[in-house]
Amino acid sequence: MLPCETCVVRNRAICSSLDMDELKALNAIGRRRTLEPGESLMWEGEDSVLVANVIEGVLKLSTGTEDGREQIVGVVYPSDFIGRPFGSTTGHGVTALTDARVCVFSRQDFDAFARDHPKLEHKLLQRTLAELDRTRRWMLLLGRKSASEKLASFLLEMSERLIEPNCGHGETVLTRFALPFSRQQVADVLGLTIETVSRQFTRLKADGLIDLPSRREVVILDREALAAEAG
Amino acid sequence: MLPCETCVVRNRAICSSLDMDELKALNAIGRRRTLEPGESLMWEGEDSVLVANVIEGVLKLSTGTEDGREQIVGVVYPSDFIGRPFGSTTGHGVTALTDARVCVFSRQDFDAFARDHPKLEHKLLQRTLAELDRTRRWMLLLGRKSASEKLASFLLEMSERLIEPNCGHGETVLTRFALPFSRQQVADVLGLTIETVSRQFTRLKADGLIDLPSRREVVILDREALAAEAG
DNA sequence: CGACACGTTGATGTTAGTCAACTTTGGTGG
DNA sequence: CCACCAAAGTTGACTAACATCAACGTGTCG
Repeated sequence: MLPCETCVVRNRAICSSLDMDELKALNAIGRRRTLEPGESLMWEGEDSVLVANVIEGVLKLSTGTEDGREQIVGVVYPSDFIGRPFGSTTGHGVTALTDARVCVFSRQDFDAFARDHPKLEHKLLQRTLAELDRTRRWMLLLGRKSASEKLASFLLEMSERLIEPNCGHGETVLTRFALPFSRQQVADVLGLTIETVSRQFTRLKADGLIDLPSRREVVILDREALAAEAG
Repeated sequence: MLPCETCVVRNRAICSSLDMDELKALNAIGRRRTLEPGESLMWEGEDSVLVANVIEGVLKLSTGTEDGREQIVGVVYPSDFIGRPFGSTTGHGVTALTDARVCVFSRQDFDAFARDHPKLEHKLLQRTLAELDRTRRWMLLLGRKSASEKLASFLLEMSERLIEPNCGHGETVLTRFALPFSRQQVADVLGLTIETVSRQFTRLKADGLIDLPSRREVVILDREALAAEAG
Protein backbone atom coordinates (compact mmCIF):
# COMPACT_ATOMS: atom_id res chain seq x y z
CA MET A 1 0.00 0.00 0.00
CA LEU A 2 1.16 3.50 -0.84
CA PRO A 3 2.10 5.70 2.11
CA CYS A 4 0.02 8.35 0.36
CA GLU A 5 -3.17 6.39 0.87
CA THR A 6 -3.09 7.04 4.58
CA CYS A 7 -1.55 10.50 4.29
CA VAL A 8 -3.44 13.03 6.36
CA VAL A 9 -2.96 15.77 3.78
CA ARG A 10 -3.78 13.54 0.80
CA ASN A 11 -6.97 15.46 0.09
CA ARG A 12 -5.69 18.94 0.72
CA ALA A 13 -2.14 19.05 -0.65
CA ILE A 14 -1.40 19.42 -4.34
CA CYS A 15 -1.51 15.61 -4.54
CA SER A 16 -5.29 15.83 -4.42
CA SER A 17 -5.20 16.56 -8.15
CA LEU A 18 -3.86 13.09 -8.93
CA ASP A 19 -5.56 9.75 -9.50
CA MET A 20 -4.24 6.51 -8.05
CA ASP A 21 -1.82 5.71 -10.87
CA GLU A 22 -0.38 9.20 -10.90
CA LEU A 23 -0.07 9.17 -7.15
CA LYS A 24 1.88 5.96 -7.39
CA ALA A 25 4.30 7.55 -9.85
CA LEU A 26 4.71 10.62 -7.65
CA ASN A 27 5.24 8.45 -4.61
CA ALA A 28 8.05 6.66 -6.43
CA ILE A 29 10.11 9.84 -6.66
CA GLY A 30 9.37 11.14 -3.14
CA ARG A 31 10.40 10.17 0.34
CA ARG A 32 9.31 11.02 3.86
CA ARG A 33 11.46 12.96 6.24
CA THR A 34 11.05 14.14 9.80
CA LEU A 35 12.47 17.36 11.22
CA GLU A 36 13.02 18.50 14.77
CA PRO A 37 12.39 22.06 15.93
CA GLY A 38 15.22 24.24 14.66
CA GLU A 39 16.27 21.79 11.98
CA SER A 40 16.51 23.22 8.45
CA LEU A 41 15.34 21.64 5.23
CA MET A 42 17.01 24.21 2.97
CA TRP A 43 19.10 27.34 3.22
CA GLU A 44 18.85 30.78 1.65
CA GLY A 45 20.88 31.20 -1.53
CA GLU A 46 21.48 27.49 -1.91
CA ASP A 47 20.80 25.72 -5.20
CA SER A 48 17.18 24.67 -5.40
CA VAL A 49 17.57 20.90 -5.06
CA LEU A 50 14.49 19.97 -3.08
CA VAL A 51 10.79 20.66 -2.96
CA ALA A 52 8.37 19.21 -0.43
CA ASN A 53 4.87 18.99 0.96
CA VAL A 54 4.26 19.58 4.64
CA ILE A 55 2.48 16.65 6.23
CA GLU A 56 2.67 17.69 9.85
CA GLY A 57 4.11 20.57 11.85
CA VAL A 58 4.89 24.23 11.25
CA LEU A 59 7.92 25.60 9.43
CA LYS A 60 9.25 29.10 8.87
CA LEU A 61 10.64 30.62 5.68
CA SER A 62 13.27 33.22 6.45
CA THR A 63 15.81 35.56 4.89
CA GLY A 64 18.44 37.71 6.48
CA THR A 65 20.89 40.52 5.82
CA GLU A 66 24.66 40.10 5.83
CA ASP A 67 24.89 41.59 9.29
CA GLY A 68 22.56 39.10 10.89
CA ARG A 69 19.16 40.76 10.88
CA GLU A 70 16.45 38.21 10.13
CA GLN A 71 12.99 38.42 8.64
CA ILE A 72 10.53 35.54 8.54
CA VAL A 73 8.88 35.81 5.11
CA GLY A 74 6.39 32.98 5.42
CA VAL A 75 5.04 30.26 7.65
CA VAL A 76 3.86 26.93 6.30
CA TYR A 77 1.40 24.44 7.72
CA PRO A 78 0.28 20.90 6.86
CA SER A 79 -0.64 20.51 3.16
CA ASP A 80 1.42 23.57 2.16
CA PHE A 81 4.07 23.29 -0.51
CA ILE A 82 7.71 24.18 0.11
CA GLY A 83 10.54 25.05 -2.24
CA ARG A 84 11.19 26.64 -5.58
CA PRO A 85 10.23 24.48 -8.56
CA PHE A 86 11.36 25.67 -12.01
CA GLY A 87 14.06 27.88 -10.55
CA SER A 88 17.68 27.54 -9.73
CA THR A 89 18.09 29.06 -6.29
CA THR A 90 16.21 29.08 -3.02
CA GLY A 91 15.36 32.60 -1.91
CA HIS A 92 14.90 31.77 1.75
CA GLY A 93 15.76 29.21 4.36
CA VAL A 94 13.18 26.68 5.54
CA THR A 95 13.36 25.64 9.18
CA ALA A 96 11.05 23.57 11.35
CA LEU A 97 9.46 25.39 14.28
CA THR A 98 7.85 22.25 15.69
CA ASP A 99 8.44 18.58 15.12
CA ALA A 100 7.53 18.16 11.49
CA ARG A 101 7.02 15.56 8.82
CA VAL A 102 7.45 16.41 5.16
CA CYS A 103 7.24 14.59 1.86
CA VAL A 104 10.40 15.47 -0.08
CA PHE A 105 11.16 15.37 -3.81
CA SER A 106 14.24 16.13 -5.84
CA ARG A 107 13.41 19.37 -7.61
CA GLN A 108 14.41 18.00 -11.00
CA ASP A 109 12.23 14.92 -10.61
CA PHE A 110 9.36 17.02 -9.38
CA ASP A 111 9.71 19.56 -12.21
CA ALA A 112 9.62 16.78 -14.80
CA PHE A 113 6.63 15.16 -13.12
CA ALA A 114 4.77 18.46 -12.87
CA ARG A 115 5.30 19.27 -16.53
CA ASP A 116 3.60 15.99 -17.40
CA HIS A 117 0.68 16.57 -15.07
CA PRO A 118 -1.14 19.81 -15.77
CA LYS A 119 -3.66 19.19 -13.02
CA LEU A 120 -0.83 19.13 -10.51
CA GLU A 121 0.59 22.33 -11.94
CA HIS A 122 -2.84 23.88 -11.73
CA LYS A 123 -3.09 23.05 -8.02
CA LEU A 124 0.39 24.41 -7.49
CA LEU A 125 -0.55 27.59 -9.34
CA GLN A 126 -3.61 28.05 -7.14
CA ARG A 127 -1.51 27.58 -4.01
CA THR A 128 1.15 29.96 -5.23
CA LEU A 129 -1.41 32.63 -6.11
CA ALA A 130 -3.01 32.29 -2.67
CA GLU A 131 0.39 32.50 -1.00
CA LEU A 132 1.22 35.61 -3.01
CA ASP A 133 -2.03 37.22 -1.85
CA ARG A 134 -1.24 36.40 1.76
CA THR A 135 2.32 37.66 1.43
CA ARG A 136 1.15 40.96 -0.04
CA ARG A 137 -1.30 41.46 2.80
CA TRP A 138 1.61 40.91 5.17
CA MET A 139 3.50 43.74 3.46
CA LEU A 140 0.85 46.19 4.62
CA LEU A 141 1.49 45.03 8.17
CA LEU A 142 5.26 45.35 7.85
CA GLY A 143 5.23 48.71 6.13
CA ARG A 144 2.39 50.54 7.76
CA LYS A 145 1.30 49.07 11.08
CA SER A 146 2.36 49.95 14.61
CA ALA A 147 3.78 47.40 17.04
CA SER A 148 0.44 46.80 18.77
CA GLU A 149 -1.40 46.49 15.46
CA LYS A 150 1.23 44.03 14.30
CA LEU A 151 0.93 41.76 17.30
CA ALA A 152 -2.86 41.84 17.30
CA SER A 153 -2.93 40.99 13.58
CA PHE A 154 -0.45 38.20 14.16
CA LEU A 155 -2.46 36.58 16.95
CA LEU A 156 -5.63 36.72 14.89
CA GLU A 157 -3.89 35.14 11.91
CA MET A 158 -2.52 32.40 14.18
CA SER A 159 -5.97 31.67 15.54
CA GLU A 160 -7.18 31.15 11.98
CA ARG A 161 -4.28 29.15 10.64
CA LEU A 162 -3.62 26.74 13.49
CA ILE A 163 -6.99 25.00 13.27
CA GLU A 164 -6.63 21.24 13.09
CA PRO A 165 -8.53 20.35 9.90
CA ASN A 166 -9.61 16.95 11.17
CA CYS A 167 -11.28 18.08 14.36
CA GLY A 168 -14.83 19.26 13.85
CA HIS A 169 -16.21 20.99 10.82
CA GLY A 170 -17.79 24.31 11.58
CA GLU A 171 -15.11 25.70 13.86
CA THR A 172 -13.35 28.36 11.84
CA VAL A 173 -11.13 29.99 14.46
CA LEU A 174 -9.37 29.06 17.67
CA THR A 175 -9.76 30.83 20.98
CA ARG A 176 -6.92 29.03 22.72
CA PHE A 177 -3.76 27.79 21.00
CA ALA A 178 -0.10 26.99 21.47
CA LEU A 179 2.18 29.41 19.62
CA PRO A 180 4.73 27.56 17.51
CA PHE A 181 7.00 30.64 17.85
CA SER A 182 9.45 31.88 20.45
CA ARG A 183 9.31 35.60 21.26
CA GLN A 184 12.33 36.15 19.03
CA GLN A 185 10.58 34.40 16.15
CA VAL A 186 7.45 36.48 16.63
CA ALA A 187 9.72 39.52 16.45
CA ASP A 188 11.25 38.17 13.23
CA VAL A 189 7.80 37.75 11.68
CA LEU A 190 6.66 41.24 12.64
CA GLY A 191 9.85 43.18 11.99
CA LEU A 192 10.20 44.17 15.66
CA THR A 193 12.60 43.44 18.52
CA ILE A 194 11.98 40.81 21.15
CA GLU A 195 11.56 43.48 23.83
CA THR A 196 8.87 45.32 21.91
CA VAL A 197 7.01 42.06 21.29
CA SER A 198 7.20 41.20 24.97
CA ARG A 199 5.88 44.61 25.99
CA GLN A 200 2.99 44.37 23.56
CA PHE A 201 2.07 40.91 24.88
CA THR A 202 2.07 42.32 28.39
CA ARG A 203 -0.08 45.24 27.33
CA LEU A 204 -2.67 43.11 25.52
CA LYS A 205 -2.88 40.91 28.60
CA ALA A 206 -3.14 43.89 30.96
CA ASP A 207 -5.93 45.31 28.79
CA GLY A 208 -7.79 42.02 29.08
CA LEU A 209 -7.79 41.22 25.35
CA ILE A 210 -5.78 38.03 25.78
CA ASP A 211 -4.54 35.71 28.48
CA LEU A 212 -1.14 34.00 28.56
CA PRO A 213 -1.43 30.79 30.61
CA SER A 214 2.15 29.92 29.70
CA ARG A 215 4.94 31.27 27.51
CA ARG A 216 3.73 29.48 24.43
CA GLU A 217 0.00 29.55 25.05
CA VAL A 218 -2.42 32.26 24.06
CA VAL A 219 -6.09 32.65 24.90
CA ILE A 220 -8.10 35.23 23.00
CA LEU A 221 -10.51 36.77 25.52
CA ASP A 222 -11.95 39.55 23.38
CA ARG A 223 -11.65 38.85 19.69
CA GLU A 224 -13.68 41.94 18.81
CA ALA A 225 -11.30 44.26 20.62
CA LEU A 226 -8.28 42.41 19.28
CA ALA A 227 -9.57 42.90 15.73
CA ALA A 228 -10.02 46.62 16.46
CA GLU A 229 -6.47 46.74 17.79
CA ALA A 230 -5.24 45.06 14.58
CA GLY A 231 -6.18 48.15 12.59
CA MET B 1 -3.69 40.34 -38.87
CA LEU B 2 -3.82 39.79 -35.14
CA PRO B 3 -2.83 42.71 -32.92
CA CYS B 4 -0.70 40.16 -31.06
CA GLU B 5 1.56 39.68 -34.04
CA THR B 6 3.00 43.13 -33.65
CA CYS B 7 2.76 43.15 -29.84
CA VAL B 8 6.02 44.26 -28.26
CA VAL B 9 5.64 41.85 -25.36
CA ARG B 10 4.57 38.91 -27.55
CA ASN B 11 7.78 37.03 -26.83
CA ARG B 12 8.07 37.84 -23.15
CA ALA B 13 4.54 37.77 -21.72
CA ILE B 14 2.76 34.52 -20.92
CA CYS B 15 1.46 34.57 -24.51
CA SER B 16 4.88 33.37 -25.61
CA SER B 17 3.79 29.86 -24.67
CA LEU B 18 1.16 29.81 -27.41
CA ASP B 19 1.29 28.92 -31.09
CA MET B 20 -0.49 30.94 -33.77
CA ASP B 21 -3.85 29.19 -33.51
CA GLU B 22 -3.91 29.41 -29.75
CA LEU B 23 -2.91 33.04 -29.88
CA LYS B 24 -5.79 33.70 -32.20
CA ALA B 25 -8.19 32.11 -29.72
CA LEU B 26 -6.76 34.11 -26.84
CA ASN B 27 -6.92 37.27 -28.88
CA ALA B 28 -10.62 36.65 -29.46
CA ILE B 29 -11.40 36.94 -25.76
CA GLY B 30 -9.09 39.90 -25.01
CA ARG B 31 -9.12 43.57 -25.78
CA ARG B 32 -6.69 46.46 -25.57
CA ARG B 33 -7.07 49.30 -23.15
CA THR B 34 -5.08 52.41 -22.38
CA LEU B 35 -4.72 54.02 -18.99
CA GLU B 36 -3.59 57.46 -17.91
CA PRO B 37 -1.42 58.09 -14.88
CA GLY B 38 -3.57 57.74 -11.78
CA GLU B 39 -6.25 55.73 -13.55
CA SER B 40 -7.17 52.42 -11.91
CA LEU B 41 -7.83 49.11 -13.60
CA MET B 42 -9.17 47.39 -10.49
CA TRP B 43 -9.82 48.12 -6.83
CA GLU B 44 -8.96 46.35 -3.62
CA GLY B 45 -11.67 44.04 -2.32
CA GLU B 46 -13.61 44.13 -5.57
CA ASP B 47 -14.76 40.92 -7.27
CA SER B 48 -12.03 39.56 -9.49
CA VAL B 49 -13.56 40.27 -12.90
CA LEU B 50 -10.50 41.13 -14.98
CA VAL B 51 -6.99 39.93 -15.61
CA ALA B 52 -4.52 41.56 -17.96
CA ASN B 53 -1.07 41.67 -19.46
CA VAL B 54 0.94 44.86 -19.34
CA ILE B 55 2.04 45.94 -22.81
CA GLU B 56 3.46 49.33 -21.98
CA GLY B 57 3.91 51.49 -18.91
CA VAL B 58 4.29 50.96 -15.18
CA LEU B 59 1.48 50.21 -12.73
CA LYS B 60 1.33 49.90 -8.96
CA LEU B 61 -0.45 47.28 -6.86
CA SER B 62 -1.57 48.74 -3.55
CA THR B 63 -3.50 48.02 -0.39
CA GLY B 64 -4.50 50.28 2.44
CA THR B 65 -5.89 50.32 5.95
CA GLU B 66 -9.31 51.66 6.87
CA ASP B 67 -7.79 54.88 8.14
CA GLY B 68 -6.07 55.73 4.89
CA ARG B 69 -2.53 54.44 5.25
CA GLU B 70 -1.34 52.97 1.97
CA GLN B 71 1.24 50.36 1.07
CA ILE B 72 2.35 49.61 -2.46
CA VAL B 73 2.70 45.81 -2.58
CA GLY B 74 3.99 45.43 -6.10
CA VAL B 75 5.00 47.22 -9.25
CA VAL B 76 4.40 45.79 -12.70
CA TYR B 77 6.18 46.44 -15.99
CA PRO B 78 5.63 45.49 -19.62
CA SER B 79 5.03 41.73 -20.09
CA ASP B 80 3.95 41.30 -16.46
CA PHE B 81 0.63 39.72 -15.63
CA ILE B 82 -2.05 41.49 -13.56
CA GLY B 83 -5.01 40.22 -11.62
CA ARG B 84 -6.17 37.20 -9.70
CA PRO B 85 -7.11 34.24 -11.88
CA PHE B 86 -8.89 31.31 -10.19
CA GLY B 87 -9.95 33.45 -7.27
CA SER B 88 -12.96 35.48 -6.36
CA THR B 89 -11.60 38.74 -5.00
CA THR B 90 -8.84 41.17 -5.85
CA GLY B 91 -6.49 41.68 -2.92
CA HIS B 92 -5.12 45.00 -4.08
CA GLY B 93 -5.86 47.93 -6.33
CA VAL B 94 -4.08 48.29 -9.67
CA THR B 95 -3.34 51.85 -10.80
CA ALA B 96 -1.28 53.23 -13.67
CA LEU B 97 1.74 55.30 -12.70
CA THR B 98 2.55 56.29 -16.28
CA ASP B 99 0.56 56.20 -19.48
CA ALA B 100 -0.04 52.52 -19.96
CA ARG B 101 -1.41 50.00 -22.41
CA VAL B 102 -2.75 46.67 -21.23
CA CYS B 103 -4.33 43.62 -22.82
CA VAL B 104 -7.45 42.83 -20.77
CA PHE B 105 -9.44 39.61 -20.37
CA SER B 106 -12.56 38.72 -18.48
CA ARG B 107 -11.32 36.56 -15.63
CA GLN B 108 -13.84 33.82 -16.35
CA ASP B 109 -12.86 33.65 -20.02
CA PHE B 110 -9.20 33.65 -19.12
CA ASP B 111 -9.62 30.97 -16.46
CA ALA B 112 -11.36 28.71 -18.94
CA PHE B 113 -8.75 29.34 -21.60
CA ALA B 114 -5.90 28.72 -19.17
CA ARG B 115 -7.34 25.42 -18.00
CA ASP B 116 -7.30 24.23 -21.60
CA HIS B 117 -3.74 25.39 -22.21
CA PRO B 118 -1.27 23.87 -19.77
CA LYS B 119 1.66 25.64 -21.39
CA LEU B 120 0.05 28.97 -20.63
CA GLU B 121 -0.59 27.88 -17.05
CA HIS B 122 3.01 26.82 -16.80
CA LYS B 123 4.22 30.25 -17.87
CA LEU B 124 1.83 31.85 -15.44
CA LEU B 125 3.11 29.60 -12.67
CA GLN B 126 6.69 30.56 -13.43
CA ARG B 127 5.79 34.23 -13.33
CA THR B 128 3.85 33.85 -10.11
CA LEU B 129 6.70 31.98 -8.44
CA ALA B 130 9.17 34.66 -9.51
CA GLU B 131 6.86 37.39 -8.25
CA LEU B 132 6.50 35.59 -4.91
CA ASP B 133 10.30 35.43 -4.61
CA ARG B 134 10.58 39.14 -5.31
CA THR B 135 7.78 39.98 -2.88
CA ARG B 136 9.43 37.99 -0.11
CA ARG B 137 12.73 39.76 -0.68
CA TRP B 138 10.83 43.03 -0.32
CA MET B 139 9.55 41.88 3.09
CA LEU B 140 13.12 41.88 4.39
CA LEU B 141 13.39 45.49 3.30
CA LEU B 142 10.10 46.49 4.92
CA GLY B 143 10.69 44.63 8.17
CA ARG B 144 14.36 45.07 8.80
CA LYS B 145 15.97 47.87 6.84
CA SER B 146 16.56 51.51 7.81
CA ALA B 147 15.27 54.44 5.77
CA SER B 148 18.57 54.94 3.94
CA GLU B 149 18.93 51.22 3.21
CA LYS B 150 15.39 51.22 1.90
CA LEU B 151 15.90 54.08 -0.51
CA ALA B 152 19.25 52.76 -1.75
CA SER B 153 17.72 49.31 -2.35
CA PHE B 154 14.80 50.89 -4.13
CA LEU B 155 16.96 52.93 -6.51
CA LEU B 156 19.06 49.89 -7.35
CA GLU B 157 15.96 47.82 -8.05
CA MET B 158 14.60 50.58 -10.27
CA SER B 159 17.82 50.73 -12.24
CA GLU B 160 17.46 47.01 -12.93
CA ARG B 161 13.78 46.88 -13.71
CA LEU B 162 13.36 49.93 -15.91
CA ILE B 163 15.63 48.69 -18.71
CA GLU B 164 13.96 48.89 -22.09
CA PRO B 165 14.23 45.32 -23.38
CA ASN B 166 14.41 46.36 -27.03
CA CYS B 167 17.38 48.68 -26.75
CA GLY B 168 20.67 46.84 -26.83
CA HIS B 169 21.41 43.41 -25.47
CA GLY B 170 24.23 43.40 -22.94
CA GLU B 171 23.13 46.38 -20.89
CA THR B 172 21.81 44.94 -17.65
CA VAL B 173 21.37 48.04 -15.50
CA LEU B 174 20.62 51.72 -15.97
CA THR B 175 22.73 54.56 -14.68
CA ARG B 176 20.22 57.27 -15.46
CA PHE B 177 16.46 56.85 -15.44
CA ALA B 178 13.13 58.61 -14.94
CA LEU B 179 11.34 57.50 -11.79
CA PRO B 180 7.73 56.53 -12.48
CA PHE B 181 6.96 57.43 -8.85
CA SER B 182 6.16 60.64 -6.99
CA ARG B 183 7.84 61.09 -3.60
CA GLN B 184 4.63 60.00 -1.91
CA GLN B 185 4.55 56.83 -3.98
CA VAL B 186 8.17 56.06 -3.16
CA ALA B 187 7.18 56.47 0.49
CA ASP B 188 4.27 54.06 -0.04
CA VAL B 189 6.59 51.45 -1.55
CA LEU B 190 9.12 51.71 1.26
CA GLY B 191 6.81 52.07 4.23
CA LEU B 192 8.08 55.58 5.04
CA THR B 193 6.74 59.13 5.04
CA ILE B 194 7.27 61.57 2.21
CA GLU B 195 9.50 63.76 4.42
CA THR B 196 11.80 60.89 5.30
CA VAL B 197 12.08 59.90 1.64
CA SER B 198 12.90 63.47 0.68
CA ARG B 199 15.58 63.73 3.37
CA GLN B 200 17.19 60.47 2.27
CA PHE B 201 17.23 61.63 -1.37
CA THR B 202 18.94 64.82 -0.27
CA ARG B 203 21.46 62.90 1.80
CA LEU B 204 22.35 60.45 -1.00
CA LYS B 205 22.83 63.41 -3.31
CA ALA B 206 24.91 65.33 -0.77
CA ASP B 207 27.08 62.24 -0.27
CA GLY B 208 27.65 62.09 -4.02
CA LEU B 209 26.09 58.66 -4.54
CA ILE B 210 23.39 59.95 -6.85
CA ASP B 211 22.43 63.07 -8.75
CA LEU B 212 18.91 64.45 -9.19
CA PRO B 213 18.75 66.46 -12.42
CA SER B 214 15.00 66.92 -11.93
CA ARG B 215 12.30 65.70 -9.56
CA ARG B 216 11.66 62.54 -11.47
CA GLU B 217 15.16 61.83 -12.74
CA VAL B 218 17.88 59.90 -10.98
CA VAL B 219 21.51 59.38 -11.94
CA ILE B 220 23.50 56.75 -10.10
CA LEU B 221 26.98 58.18 -9.65
CA ASP B 222 28.48 55.50 -7.42
CA ARG B 223 26.71 52.17 -7.74
CA GLU B 224 29.24 50.44 -5.51
CA ALA B 225 28.59 52.81 -2.62
CA LEU B 226 24.84 52.71 -3.23
CA ALA B 227 24.91 48.91 -2.99
CA ALA B 228 26.85 49.18 0.27
CA GLU B 229 24.25 51.65 1.54
CA ALA B 230 21.49 49.18 0.60
CA GLY B 231 22.70 46.75 3.30
C1' DC C 1 19.49 22.23 43.31
C1' DG C 2 21.65 24.99 40.04
C1' DA C 3 22.54 26.47 35.41
C1' DC C 4 20.93 28.18 31.39
C1' DA C 5 17.85 29.67 27.96
C1' DC C 6 13.97 32.36 27.54
C1' DG C 7 11.32 36.07 28.75
C1' DT C 8 10.14 40.51 31.19
C1' DT C 9 10.90 45.08 32.81
C1' DG C 10 13.19 49.54 33.19
C1' DA C 11 16.16 53.47 31.72
C1' DT C 12 17.94 55.70 27.92
C1' DG C 13 19.00 56.62 22.93
C1' DT C 14 17.93 56.98 18.01
C1' DT C 15 15.28 56.90 14.11
C1' DA C 16 11.65 58.14 11.70
C1' DG C 17 7.10 60.51 12.20
C1' DT C 18 4.52 64.83 12.82
C1' DC C 19 3.55 69.53 12.19
C1' DA C 20 4.51 73.59 9.96
C1' DA C 21 6.83 76.89 7.05
C1' DC C 22 8.93 77.57 2.94
C1' DT C 23 10.67 76.63 -2.07
C1' DT C 24 10.42 74.82 -6.54
C1' DT C 25 8.05 73.31 -10.50
C1' DG C 26 4.87 73.02 -14.02
C1' DG C 27 0.66 74.41 -15.88
C1' DT C 28 -2.95 77.98 -17.12
C1' DG C 29 -4.83 81.98 -18.61
C1' DG C 30 -4.52 86.88 -19.07
C1' DC D 1 5.45 85.81 -22.58
C1' DC D 2 4.92 86.34 -18.10
C1' DA D 3 2.34 86.25 -13.73
C1' DC D 4 0.10 83.57 -10.86
C1' DC D 5 -1.46 79.45 -8.79
C1' DA D 6 -1.70 74.81 -7.17
C1' DA D 7 0.69 70.77 -6.50
C1' DA D 8 4.85 68.66 -5.28
C1' DG D 9 8.88 68.66 -2.84
C1' DT D 10 12.17 70.34 0.74
C1' DT D 11 13.67 71.80 5.16
C1' DG D 12 13.50 72.61 10.15
C1' DA D 13 11.91 71.96 14.95
C1' DC D 14 9.90 68.95 17.78
C1' DT D 15 7.78 64.39 19.27
C1' DA D 16 6.69 59.65 19.57
C1' DA D 17 7.66 55.05 18.81
C1' DC D 18 10.59 51.64 18.81
C1' DA D 19 15.45 50.05 19.54
C1' DT D 20 19.16 49.42 22.55
C1' DC D 21 21.45 48.34 26.69
C1' DA D 22 21.17 46.32 31.01
C1' DA D 23 19.28 44.18 34.98
C1' DC D 24 16.23 41.09 36.71
C1' DG D 25 12.60 37.07 36.83
C1' DT D 26 11.06 32.26 35.66
C1' DG D 27 10.57 27.78 34.15
C1' DT D 28 13.01 23.66 32.41
C1' DC D 29 16.23 19.94 32.55
C1' DG D 30 20.25 17.85 33.82
